[in-house]
Amino acid sequence: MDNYGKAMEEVMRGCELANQLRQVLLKNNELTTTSLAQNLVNNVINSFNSAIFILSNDKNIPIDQVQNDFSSINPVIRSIDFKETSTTTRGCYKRRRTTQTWEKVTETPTDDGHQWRQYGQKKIANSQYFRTYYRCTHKYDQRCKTTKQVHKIQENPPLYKITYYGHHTCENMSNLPHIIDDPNDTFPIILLSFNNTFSTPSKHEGPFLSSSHLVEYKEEVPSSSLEISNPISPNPTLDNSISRLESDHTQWRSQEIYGAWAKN
DNA sequence: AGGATTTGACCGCG
DNA sequence: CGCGGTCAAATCCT
Repeated sequence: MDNYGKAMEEVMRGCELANQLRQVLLKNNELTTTSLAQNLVNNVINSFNSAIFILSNDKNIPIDQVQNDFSSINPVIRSIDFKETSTTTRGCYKRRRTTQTWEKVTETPTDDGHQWRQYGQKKIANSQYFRTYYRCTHKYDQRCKTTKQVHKIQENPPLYKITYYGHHTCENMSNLPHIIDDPNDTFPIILLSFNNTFSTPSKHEGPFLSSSHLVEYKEEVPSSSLEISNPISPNPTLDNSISRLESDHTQWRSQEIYGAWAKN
């Protein structure tokens, strides 16, 4: 069996075990324990889904092969949307559904603790400045659908309105399970961290505490436990407070502010 | 070479 | 039909 086959076998086995664990947890009567454990299980399954997604993106592996290999495994795996990896015709996309948004106005748009990648810039009617569009760097590897828009609204002092769309469903690599590569073992050992991942969000994190798995699997988690495990209380209304962030402006520039569209 | 940015094209919606 | 949001090829950068 080649490495791809071995990797798939391992992912399949792990996913099956996670599903079995979830079934056990569903029979647990203690609501809080169940919800926390449930979310951990969902995180595990999410990781497997991501691994499969990455595998499917491997150029050496035909997408239909991956689809066939995984389609018979279990409902979670089957829920992967393989269409996301297939090529689409230019300009063919689904418009974003209405999601929660947050706005802030800042003099110094800065690093907000997440990695962004610019995907567009546009001149907006009735505005002399460009609006730039960013999506989460982990849009594809972790299927994080968060986007943000940065729109300069005045010069002297330069003021930017930043609009965030949706919650981050990605995690920093430092927060992902540790992978120990044991040369004596065929496969790396994945150590799952069972720390409480639902601690109070820091101020720096703002609206971006990862609630992803709760969102993705919310139909499987009791609403009461959602309240317990999700400490976010996002304010969907405008938060137009001007935040003056002592930031590394150089870093911001190099990361996010670039040229302009010729047209529009 | 691979990831990030630029920017013209394209699409959905009002 | 125009505007705004997104895509994706070309280009740039490290």
